[in-house]
Amino acid sequence: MPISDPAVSRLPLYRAIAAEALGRGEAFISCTTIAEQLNLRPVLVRKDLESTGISGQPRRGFRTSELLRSLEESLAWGGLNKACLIGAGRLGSALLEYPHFSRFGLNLLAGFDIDRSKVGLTIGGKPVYPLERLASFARQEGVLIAVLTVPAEAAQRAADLAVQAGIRGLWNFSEVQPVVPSEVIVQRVELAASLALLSKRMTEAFRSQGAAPGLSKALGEHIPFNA
Amino acid sequence: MPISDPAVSRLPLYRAIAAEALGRGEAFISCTTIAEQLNLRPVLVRKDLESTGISGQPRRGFRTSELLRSLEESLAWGGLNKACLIGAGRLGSALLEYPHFSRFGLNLLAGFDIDRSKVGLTIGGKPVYPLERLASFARQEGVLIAVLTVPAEAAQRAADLAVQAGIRGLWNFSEVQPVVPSEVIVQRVELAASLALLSKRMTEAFRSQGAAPGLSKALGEHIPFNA
DNA sequence: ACTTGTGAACAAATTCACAGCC
DNA sequence: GGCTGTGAATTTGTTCACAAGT
Repeated sequence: MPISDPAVSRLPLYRAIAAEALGRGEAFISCTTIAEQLNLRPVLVRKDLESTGISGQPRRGFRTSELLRSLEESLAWGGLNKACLIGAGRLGSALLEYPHFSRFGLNLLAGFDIDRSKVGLTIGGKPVYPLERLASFARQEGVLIAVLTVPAEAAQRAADLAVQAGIRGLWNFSEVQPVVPSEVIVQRVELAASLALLSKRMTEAFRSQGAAPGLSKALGEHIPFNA
Repeated sequence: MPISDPAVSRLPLYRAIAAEALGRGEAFISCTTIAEQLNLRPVLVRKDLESTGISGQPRRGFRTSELLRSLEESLAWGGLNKACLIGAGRLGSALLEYPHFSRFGLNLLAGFDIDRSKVGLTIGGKPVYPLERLASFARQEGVLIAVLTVPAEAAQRAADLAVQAGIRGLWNFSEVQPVVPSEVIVQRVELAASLALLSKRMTEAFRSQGAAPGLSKALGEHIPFNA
């Protein structure tokens, strides 16, 4: 069953709602109620769930526990994927401390850093090792995914090391798009895109209310640009 | 000039490439070279830039400095938007420390937290205030955007406070979708969606190489699921 | 030759409309 | 009545094909 990229992006949202519903003890949940909470059309949710293969019961909806299980299975694509994190700075630490990646199929095992002051720490229950140990660790554990949370300057070098370590997928939080062999997948986390969309949606909202374009201008002031 | 959401999402990528090109002293840059670095079709880049209103010169391309300026102007939609951050934990601190939000039109002024041990700190040059001061600060400064980096349990309460403080846009890093009045825009940062796409793309890549589905299985092992 | 610029063709994603079920 | 399920229609986004400029 083919599933589109937009649909895949929405699965985690459905998962969160199913988990919440299950926590409230709701045995069944319908596409309509899921859609309501996300401001989506019910039929879109239906189509998305259909393409994951799960099926519901007419009149009742989807069995919540089954839906949750199916969604998490879909997100992991067959198994928990081992990963390590490169760059244990503030952002990297925040990710190491996040305890629920397993819900999305990610099994974050350890952090790596060149900074000796970070090496030896345990963050979120995960050890931080020196970067030189990445290759041996990754190969021994069969790690295929690396989370890249290094400064822009270090991104290419870190990516190179990851590739040498046998990594096949990079979850890239840095701003640079590292050059990698074609068989390695780089998925960039697009914070700026999200911010740009917020900006656009706010501007549209203000415009439709008759306010002048420019968010700051809506309050009658303007902050000039600095490159 | 109308511009689509996907196009808006790509503008930050173009901005980054234009900035890099300018740093290398390249006076002109073409859609073709931009597209190459992003694995996009040149005509898509052309259409996107067209919809921002910027125009180039046949045979030469776009004047790099002008392109950069135009893109940053487009991203800010008319002015730098004042923002404050709620929740100065590890993720919040990482964002406070990030010095380049102004490139995307965001003017992050201060952090707020209920944790008294964080109040009074200066992170990334920005002060951390007690949460009670959010309303007076936001109204006095004309802050319209709040960055939400609090734990899931605190998200709704933080969102409520933000709304009371006159905030009109929430950049939401938490996992919960807070309920807000319809005039307030909530833009969620979808880390899980990005991760799901990485998973999907890796699985597809393995499959096309003839490997079994499931990333871990590609190495001949399988880690069972835990809800 | 190589670019921007653009209307037309195409593909993808979403929504509509309705059938089937409990 | 309210849900799932699904083919068809519509909308949206992307790509093609080609005109025009330097």
